[in-house]
Amino acid sequence: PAAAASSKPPYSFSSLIFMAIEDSPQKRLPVKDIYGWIVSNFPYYRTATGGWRNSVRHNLSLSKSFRRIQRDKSQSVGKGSLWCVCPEYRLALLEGLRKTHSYHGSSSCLINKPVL
DNA sequence: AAGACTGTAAACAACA
DNA sequence: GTGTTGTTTACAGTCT
Repeated sequence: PAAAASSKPPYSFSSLIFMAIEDSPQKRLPVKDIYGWIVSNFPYYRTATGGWRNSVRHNLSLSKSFRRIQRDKSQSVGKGSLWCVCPEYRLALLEGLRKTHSYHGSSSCLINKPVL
């Protein structure tokens, strides 16, 4: 049913950020691409009003799970830093995802992607 | 009951 | 100058 207006995904911003980064080839993304991944995978945020981007940034800065790393300075393209998942918190994030969404069998779920 | 986690808003500096 | 990036404080609700 395409008529189903996309409601707010049940994922926390931490989870969304985590999934976005894990889904990236080099496990690191600039904020802009984190936005993009979220919008691409959760249409709700395509039209979502309000400061969800603010929340994403807030979460990146606040959470110990994510670390800001300097962009390759020989590549002057792109602004801002790259964000990655702290290895020591990765399992906890993964576990958090599985815990909150432990409904078994939904193979269409994003977290079941071979991202590990 | 208390602390962690979550979501939202907002002020602000640094930057390109 | 403007929009983006990043940090920070504050407040309320939820979960453990």
